[in-house]
Amino acid sequence: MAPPKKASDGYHHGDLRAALLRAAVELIAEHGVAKLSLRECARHAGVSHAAPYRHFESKDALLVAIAEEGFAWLHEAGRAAMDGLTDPRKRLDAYGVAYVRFALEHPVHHRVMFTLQPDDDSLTAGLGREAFELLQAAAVAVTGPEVDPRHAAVAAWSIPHGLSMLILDGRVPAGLVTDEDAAEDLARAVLSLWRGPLGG
Amino acid sequence: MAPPKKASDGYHHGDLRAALLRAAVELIAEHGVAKLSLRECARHAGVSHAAPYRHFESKDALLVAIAEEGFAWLHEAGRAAMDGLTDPRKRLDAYGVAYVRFALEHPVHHRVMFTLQPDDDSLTAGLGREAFELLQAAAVAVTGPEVDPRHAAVAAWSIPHGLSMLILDGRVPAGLVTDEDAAEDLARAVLSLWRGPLGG
DNA sequence: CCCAGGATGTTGACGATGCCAACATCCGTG
DNA sequence: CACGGATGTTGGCATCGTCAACATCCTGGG
Repeated sequence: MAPPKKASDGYHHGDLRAALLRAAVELIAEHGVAKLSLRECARHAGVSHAAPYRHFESKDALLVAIAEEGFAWLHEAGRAAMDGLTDPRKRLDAYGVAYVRFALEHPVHHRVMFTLQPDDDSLTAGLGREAFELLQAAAVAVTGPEVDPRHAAVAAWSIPHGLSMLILDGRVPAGLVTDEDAAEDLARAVLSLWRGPLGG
Repeated sequence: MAPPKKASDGYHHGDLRAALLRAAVELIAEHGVAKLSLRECARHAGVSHAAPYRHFESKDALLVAIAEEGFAWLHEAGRAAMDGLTDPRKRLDAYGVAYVRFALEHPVHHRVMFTLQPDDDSLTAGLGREAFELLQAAAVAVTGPEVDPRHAAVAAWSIPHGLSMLILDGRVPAGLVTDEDAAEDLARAVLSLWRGPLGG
């Protein structure tokens, strides 16, 4: 049927699409998304400079594919983190912590997900809707029905999203985020600050 | 001395640096930072394709200059917003609201500020330190001295930063942010949600 | 079994870009 | 008033995104 990995025969690659995505992520991690070049992805995958066009309409489409992958992973991470929890507040916190951890584990994906310009509107629209709806449900479960669900979702999203962005941009004092576990701790600390001295 | 604007004489431009910055911001607003081209900036400013190099070492340097300008404006906006307020919590909220308003008023600057890749570390380091320190002081004034100031600052920053990013990326349901004033209202709503149902 | 057509890769080309070097023009200062 | 530095210009190079034409390989219908 559709074995994701066919054998390479020297002419056909076997799984170029996945190889290109891997190469792109690696190159972005090294030189930043701005300097990503399709031709270098092709080189890394060992194919000619035009081969990528058999799998992606354009360079932007490649980036959109990375974003799609990232949103799927994020959705899954959020789902898994809340799995088994019943207390609405604990569920929401778990989502937030998982969000930050995801950003740390897949910094390139996270960056690409939220770097795509509105140019790509047609491609971008509805990208990550699942993840958003999951979060919105978790938030509404906490705020109750008298709060505008969109407000609830945006509020709940802001903290983990802002924190992730700040970490990835290196704006959080070094030493506070030595690894993913430290980032989780930081996320918990931030949330509890808003439940404690900053909130109330 | 240094009149920022000399007269244009047909050969020399008069104020090319500022004109290039303006053109860059305009072009980024139109086509996204990814497709910004120095040569098109030059065309917009009415000079030849290599003229920009008399004012910016590289394309990245142009972007860094935009970021610097943005951080200066942000710092000033935060300062002005807190001006005259004495209650620590009100000051912090005012900063947050001003932050979101700034992002809406200068979306390109905001995006460039937080899009620069760690490549530019040497250029980026300490960029926006002033704005960060102002926020940290405002946050510590709320949390009190027994809270790690870095935690306080990051927590206080996360909400307006996350909210701004979500808005600029178009991830906030349309209609919730029709203009800058609506964005301010949304910012206040988000903050009060964290003080109300989401917090405590 | 085989061969025709689609899927996948390759080569070559075009225009645009970032950046550099060599040259031109103009301003202010000795 | 001449001359040196600041500012612009022209031309060139390597690279890039993309397209068209061509090559290779796999697969399914006879």
